[in-house]
Amino acid sequence: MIGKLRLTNSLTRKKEVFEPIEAPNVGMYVCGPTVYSDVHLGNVRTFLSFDVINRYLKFLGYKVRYVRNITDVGHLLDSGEDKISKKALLDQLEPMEIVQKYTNDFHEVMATFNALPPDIEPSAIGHLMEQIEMIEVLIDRGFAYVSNGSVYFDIDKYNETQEYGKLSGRKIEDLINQTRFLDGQEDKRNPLDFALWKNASPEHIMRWKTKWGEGFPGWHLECSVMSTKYLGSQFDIHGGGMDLKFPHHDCEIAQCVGVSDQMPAKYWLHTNMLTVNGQKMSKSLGNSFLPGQLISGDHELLDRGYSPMSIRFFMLQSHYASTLDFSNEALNAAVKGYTKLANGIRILKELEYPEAQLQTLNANQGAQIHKMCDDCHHAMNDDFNTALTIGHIFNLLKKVNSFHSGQIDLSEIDLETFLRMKETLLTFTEDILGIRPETNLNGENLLNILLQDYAQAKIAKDYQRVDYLRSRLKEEGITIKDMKDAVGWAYSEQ
RNA sequence: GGUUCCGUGGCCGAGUGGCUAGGCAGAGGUCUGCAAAACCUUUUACGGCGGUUCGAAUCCGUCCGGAACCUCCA
Repeated sequence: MIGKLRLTNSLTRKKEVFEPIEAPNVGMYVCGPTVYSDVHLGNVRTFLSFDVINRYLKFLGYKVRYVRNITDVGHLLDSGEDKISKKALLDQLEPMEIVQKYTNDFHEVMATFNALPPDIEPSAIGHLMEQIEMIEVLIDRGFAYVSNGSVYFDIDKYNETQEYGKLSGRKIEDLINQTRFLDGQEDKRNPLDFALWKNASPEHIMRWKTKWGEGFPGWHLECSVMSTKYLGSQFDIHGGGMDLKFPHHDCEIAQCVGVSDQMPAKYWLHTNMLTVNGQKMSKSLGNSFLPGQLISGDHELLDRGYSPMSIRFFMLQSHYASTLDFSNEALNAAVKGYTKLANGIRILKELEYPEAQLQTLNANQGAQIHKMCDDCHHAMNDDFNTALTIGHIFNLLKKVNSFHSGQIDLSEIDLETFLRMKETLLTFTEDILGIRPETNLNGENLLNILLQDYAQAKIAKDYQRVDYLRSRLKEEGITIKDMKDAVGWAYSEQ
């Protein structure tokens, strides 16, 4: 390992050296999507950021357990309706059909962008028993109270010994002054108290029986429950979008501390927002497009479609903690940059170290390459700086292209340097950044070019060529079929 | 109003005290049947003002401009 990994901890607001609680194990929990509609492009950015973080931690040799939840209940709208219930009523489907549909969609989208799946993907409904148990513990420990069939977290009680809002830097007095009036507020002792369990109104379709009444879990609870269950009451990294800092993550912390007296995560990482023309991309502002629309170009804000890897490359060209602004101009630049990268990697894979020594070793050349390889490690170690890493990758690629075109002879560097250059580039680009080749090569189109060639050879009575094409295609499982006025083909028997 | 963050060249975007980030675009060149690619060279920077320092895009103050969170969103 070269150097130490440092990351910006939102909890301390400082860049810290990463030291796992129990090396080589690393536990990472990331707040996943609420599956009530198509996955938002902002979610994609967040999950791609954590995909790279997951990949890099694994590359460093850590035994990572990456947990990312699926929220399938408890996430409410302003109106107090459950997001999933509402969509289910609207579409006249079972809530679980909604959940399944959008979970499938989510997985498909993430796979399109070459994100590795998490190691565990638990759902809230799948952990109702555990949620109820955690509520009981919080009641027993005096941090929660029952009120009209609901259970609320007691902020005043918590603050006697702890500090609610520590992560986001909120102060209780300020919060109280600004709290707006929400439905069900009259059941709370303090307007800041948040629901652990909510009594279901008669029309609410997602409901479960408990000793407090029929209801459903509060949104913040699931993450505390599932992170604790799979990663323990203390784990290494907790991640999510910046907009979850408050209240979601502060509530999560309160619940976990309320149960175990321990801060759940050692390091908190928050990804920044996507913007469009300088404004946050958000559903309510109507300035957002779906991942599918970005790929197809089917949106009024988009001049054209952009391939998934170009988009991934585009996102990784900024740091996860910075906002990233979308524009056609920036995306076009990314398409070109990605193409250059993909071509360089393709050339690199074909590049072989020569057997004949044509040049004497050039120590300077070798030193430069080793430095660039080191730079890649340092850049990723510096708070997963993918933008900087890509910069170094391009510098290495210049060498690769120069070797390829013969402007520098490969024998100017030694075999060890060559192998390191090759391995570093491939590992960082494909394994860590997760950028893979993307091609629209179409087998049938290529076949048709060959068949046209075949037809012309026939007309020219160039039977040597005709036989050659027929036998070569046969080897590829294609049988050429001469027809009266055309040339066709069929799959060969295998 | 409170909390937090940002302002880098034509565009995007790294960079927290001294060392050419990088990509796209522009200019010149090498190579080339044409074209493309690639490589080399090169132009344009750190919002304004003040301060700290031998030295600041980087630290401090201040002003201007923008954003996020405080309310569902990653």
